[in-house]
Amino acid sequence: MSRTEGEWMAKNTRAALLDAALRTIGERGFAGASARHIATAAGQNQALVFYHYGTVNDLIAAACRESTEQRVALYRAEFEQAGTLADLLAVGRQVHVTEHAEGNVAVLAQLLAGARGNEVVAAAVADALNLWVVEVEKTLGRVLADSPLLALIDLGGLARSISAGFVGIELLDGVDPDGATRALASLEQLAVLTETLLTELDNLGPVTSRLVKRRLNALTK
Amino acid sequence: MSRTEGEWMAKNTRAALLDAALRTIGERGFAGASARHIATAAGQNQALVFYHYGTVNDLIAAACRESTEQRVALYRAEFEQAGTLADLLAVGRQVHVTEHAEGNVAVLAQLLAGARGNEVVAAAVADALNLWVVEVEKTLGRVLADSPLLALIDLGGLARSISAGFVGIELLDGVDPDGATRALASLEQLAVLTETLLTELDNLGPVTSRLVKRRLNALTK
DNA sequence: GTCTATAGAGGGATAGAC
DNA sequence: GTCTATCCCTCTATAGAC
Repeated sequence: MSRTEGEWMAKNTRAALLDAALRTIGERGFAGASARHIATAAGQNQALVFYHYGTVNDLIAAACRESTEQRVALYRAEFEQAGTLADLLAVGRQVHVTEHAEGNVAVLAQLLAGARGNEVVAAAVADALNLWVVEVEKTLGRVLADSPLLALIDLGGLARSISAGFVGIELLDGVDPDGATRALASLEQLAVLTETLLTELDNLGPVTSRLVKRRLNALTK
Repeated sequence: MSRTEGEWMAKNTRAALLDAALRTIGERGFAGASARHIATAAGQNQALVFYHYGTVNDLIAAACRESTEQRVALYRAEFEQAGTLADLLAVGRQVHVTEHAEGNVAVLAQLLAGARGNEVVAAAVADALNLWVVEVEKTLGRVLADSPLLALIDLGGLARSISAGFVGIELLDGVDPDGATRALASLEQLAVLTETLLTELDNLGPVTSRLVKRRLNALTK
């Protein structure tokens, strides 16, 4: 076996383990993601987990980072093309539908819960979540550049609320699927409603609009 | 030892185990809540977990139900006294501050994550979550009885979003405390903003106000 | 009801052959 | 790099003494 061939196989093994780690977490939960189960899902020998990644936690952390980078990169162009709040809402919808269907939101929820008292995983999942937050925050800042909202709400906080909200609803989905569907639908309604109110504010005529905006600004004091 | 005395001790043991189960989940996460750790935290013998509750899962499920019933009962009067959206917001704030400080939100998050592939726990945590949702939904319905929002948003869905949102932010808190604080603050801002917009809508004068409401209603078609 | 002891399964991690 | 075999630990659950 040539040196190149050996390297290629090792790369394949490592990739298979990364992939299987997340798949296993999705199927069996964080607690069920043992080295044995992951290796079996990857079609690999259990000892290779430790040879390539040292510990199970390190494998899971690496899988979390690698996967999130890829998934976020997949949507980065769409985030950047969003010019209005409605556009961002549409991208958000698409991201959630796809990532939910792929099981990635459920995996993220399991990682967040499993991170309790697990520093290696906690650091990885914090970074991963931040990749999503940065995209949402950047886009929010752009589409709301002319909005009075900008002065009233911490967009970084809002971006984190949105991400955390999806995670929470995913966990609800695990114990009450109908409830989760209703929760998601109500947020859709709320988002559209807010967007409409903001638009209407600009259509009310300058006097009324300025009056409302002044009262909103009074909130921050 | 009299019969009464024996019963009293057994009740104490059972209560100690229930309490320790949730404390252990809070301190060590769902995966760390083994019969041994729980029993030690309760100052009891490990075998008593199985004598009194059969399995660890059944103990955890019982603890989840019992604790949630008590906690929700603690706030029921305050929910019922809330007459405006601002009142509800104030109660919600108080509930979150207290329950977060007691660690109960973190425990709920761990239970939700641990419920994956665990039917006994899943059923218990679904019921527990529902106790909170029912209170919020009832109160929302009452304080929004005269609001145009009632026709535009599924209040049951909204109540579930709020509960799920707190859970998500609690998980974020585990890996990024500053981010969680910002997320929570931004939701506060958003809630106050929405409440203000709804109030302003009524203060705009009847013509403008009716115009906006008509446009909002058009959303539902 | 409570205790000790232990069976039996599964998990992390390593040694050493190939 | 990969495999088998194995050590040692923790876990659930039960048996049986008290």
